[in-house]
Amino acid sequence: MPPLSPWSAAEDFRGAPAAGAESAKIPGFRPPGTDMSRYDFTAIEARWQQRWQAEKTFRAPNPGDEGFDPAKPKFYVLDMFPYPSGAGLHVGHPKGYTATDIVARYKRHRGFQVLHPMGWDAFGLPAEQYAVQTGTHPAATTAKNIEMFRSQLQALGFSYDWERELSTTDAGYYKWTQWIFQKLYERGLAYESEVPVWWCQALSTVLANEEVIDGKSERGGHPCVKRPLRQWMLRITDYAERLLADLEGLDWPDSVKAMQREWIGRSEGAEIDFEIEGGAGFTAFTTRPDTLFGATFCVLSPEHPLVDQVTGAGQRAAVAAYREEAARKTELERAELQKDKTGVFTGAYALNPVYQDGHPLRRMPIWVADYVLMSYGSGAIMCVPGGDERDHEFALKFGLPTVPVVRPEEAEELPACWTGAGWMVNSGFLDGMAVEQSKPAMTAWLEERGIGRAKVTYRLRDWLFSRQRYWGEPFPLLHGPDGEVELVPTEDLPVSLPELDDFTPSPSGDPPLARAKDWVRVVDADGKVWRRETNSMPQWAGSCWYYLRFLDPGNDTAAWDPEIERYWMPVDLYVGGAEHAVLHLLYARFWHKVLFDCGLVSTDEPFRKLVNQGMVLSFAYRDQRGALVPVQDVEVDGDSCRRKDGELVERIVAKMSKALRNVVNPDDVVAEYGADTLRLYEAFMGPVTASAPWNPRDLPGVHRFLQRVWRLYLAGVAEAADAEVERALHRCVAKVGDDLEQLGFNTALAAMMEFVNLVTKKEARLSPDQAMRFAVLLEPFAPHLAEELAAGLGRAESLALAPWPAVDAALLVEDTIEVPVQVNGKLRARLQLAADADSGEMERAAREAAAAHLEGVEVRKVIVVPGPRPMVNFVVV
RNA sequence: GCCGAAGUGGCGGAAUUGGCAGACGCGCUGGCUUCAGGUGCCAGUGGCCUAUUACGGUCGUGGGGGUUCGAGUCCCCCCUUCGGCACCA
Repeated sequence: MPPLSPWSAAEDFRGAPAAGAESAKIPGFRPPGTDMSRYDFTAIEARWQQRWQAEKTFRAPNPGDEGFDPAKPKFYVLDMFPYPSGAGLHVGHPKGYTATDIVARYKRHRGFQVLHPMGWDAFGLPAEQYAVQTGTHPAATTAKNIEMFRSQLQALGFSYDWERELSTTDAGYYKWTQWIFQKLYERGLAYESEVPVWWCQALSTVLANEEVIDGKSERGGHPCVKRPLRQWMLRITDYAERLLADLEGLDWPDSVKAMQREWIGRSEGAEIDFEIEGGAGFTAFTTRPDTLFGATFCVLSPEHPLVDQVTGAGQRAAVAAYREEAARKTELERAELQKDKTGVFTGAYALNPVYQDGHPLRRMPIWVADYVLMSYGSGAIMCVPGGDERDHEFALKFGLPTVPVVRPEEAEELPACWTGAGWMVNSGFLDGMAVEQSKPAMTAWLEERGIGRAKVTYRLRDWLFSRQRYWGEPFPLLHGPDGEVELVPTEDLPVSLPELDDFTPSPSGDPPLARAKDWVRVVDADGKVWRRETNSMPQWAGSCWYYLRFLDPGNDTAAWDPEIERYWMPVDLYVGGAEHAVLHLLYARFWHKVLFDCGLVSTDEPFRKLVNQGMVLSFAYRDQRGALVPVQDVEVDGDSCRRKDGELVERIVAKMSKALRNVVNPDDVVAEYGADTLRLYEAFMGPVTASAPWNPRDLPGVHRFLQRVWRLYLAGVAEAADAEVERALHRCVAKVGDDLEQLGFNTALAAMMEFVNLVTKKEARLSPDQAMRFAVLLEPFAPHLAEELAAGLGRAESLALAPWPAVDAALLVEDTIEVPVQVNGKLRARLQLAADADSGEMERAAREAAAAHLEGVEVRKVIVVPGPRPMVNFVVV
């Protein structure tokens, strides 16, 4: 019998080898002119990508579609869809995409119907700014960028169902974004409001609080100022409690949950109505109603509407000056100056309801100070210097009295300011109570008198939902001649973006859409003239519900079909960057809950499990003067890095950015090593959740692994399965499966490497059946190569839906176990014992093995641990 | 300051419920193959001490304490890095 060709046993699988087998050695798929002794990843990858596309291998059928199997469980695995920037992909993007793709492919092997879509979050500033500069229509820029992103992603062999591709900028998509806005509007969750908002001159738009960091725009870092403007707001605060409570049941990283909790910022307390001497009054929120006996003054925020009214004649000038100064300060300056408390007395007094007229603490001076924010609570507070650090600081600076009201446990003396637990003192009917009891006691006391009540306050603000941009979803709203506002009728959706050639704000200062005069003016059947809303929605709008549109992207009579929604939702695994921990994820949860309340979705949360992929960092180089050196000008020799001219440069690890000139383009990696190698490296770098630097030096390592696999198959198949190899394969299958369930891609790969190393070292060959099973294991990671190997083995159809190999538990159990023997916890010997050795045998054998260390000492105790991780420890004196 | 995550070889990183620290990969060292090699293969590779035909000892998971027969893993204190929040009453 001639030596077995690698795929000569193909008949065992699929009958005759595929056609075109002019070489007995490599039947089936050999492209002309290619030397198949070499792992020709370029040819292999192109071929399979074509075939997947042609055969729609990854099409996910919906309920009712051909090929849909109601018996199969579903798995919805989603990437945070990207903004298609002009810069194209860098190797950071595929880190998350590789993770989800591995999971998607693995779940298919496990018999799941997998929904794994990709689309584009394509509205947004850069395309519009580019349009302003060059006159290129944002739609053209966007189309071009999407083209590039798609082809780059396709080159990586991701198993997306491309038939479900969507872009938030398509009218067929944003029609439904507008439709959802209608739902919000109808439920009273959208309203217009004159609010102080962040205005960014450079971007000529308002920004949401969350989009402004330290007084600068999140995108671009341009300075922003607060300005009162009429804007559309969404009443997300109505959902604060549920957004907070429902975090509980989500399988999300603790850090993200914590950030959302903090952002929502629930605090329990009471609001108290204070009378002002001589008339008016105000309400203050406090978390410490129990300390009311210690309230010695009050503070109003400089923006508080009552300030003018209460300020006495003598204080008018000082208060006016202070308010003006506060208004001029940006939030940033206020924060910077926070160490130093400032304020000014109004001349007015509030009355403390727990004291009678005539009591020295009855009259509380009212101050104005910028440490009280108008945007939180009621913009007015009662101040208890004995129970609050900030009030204490303020009282000290301005000589206001302090009354301690809480005695810390086991304290000899009353501290001037104590914020912790303890017993009430100087507090009338509360004296002797613990802080925790006295809170409800005081609240009840206030409620009885009708001057206060329990109250929960949130830090969360309503969502500023309008932008003064062209490249966003138009609001489906009309303004009537008398100021009335109407929704555009649903049947008239979408309200499409008008064509413009100038994307700057209109001369009147209105948003760019106001330039489209014909578009803005709408005459109804009765001849009434309406004006369209010229604000547009923020970029978050489209990303709030794209995961729902993926379910049924072609539907033009509904946003999605309810039956399809019930089948696929919720998203089982959602992978994306931690930068969306609050904004996108909170907004999307909010919309989803509204849709749930409308009866339009079947789950009250959209994303069951969330994973933040770590960042891919990159090396950057600085020369002696600290100037950045382009990466391609640096030669790395061992540990020293030199510029081409020989100067030593310093290596730093940083985010990839144009500025640092350290962006790695996946196209280059694919050209040099292939997509499978790129995928493998992304998966092998470490846990998905961890950030790690892109180290080009490590690429050949994973590439070598694929080469070894290729050569292993090329070497031919064995007639019969080797027993040891079979055991190792079962261990490998079990390990890879377990690891993938936990997203342990790097360790799964390590297990496969170990398997291949073992087979190579034994100079063994795989049986056809083993070879096929290993190809399935490899497929989620290196799908092109795995398909090629399977085809070579004679498989006619794609490997994508091949069942995951079964594990025989009996083969996972070793015949012998190695037992470490310790004396006083120190390793002294190792034993080989039969796997079924009992404790007695283990101890006996261990005594013998460690005899030298047990001589002349007294054995106090013997610890014998049987089982899969056995050990024996002698405790001696 | 508060909240969250993390700190393990030269590097990326492994290590079910506490049970052989350093899997796997890179790099490095030595050897082989090759006309050549940014190739392939084999062997070695935590530090120190000792041995030198195999062995052995000792230290070692940011630092210091503790619990335990046994700690990278659990508890307390501290340090560092990253991310978030920051006068939120």
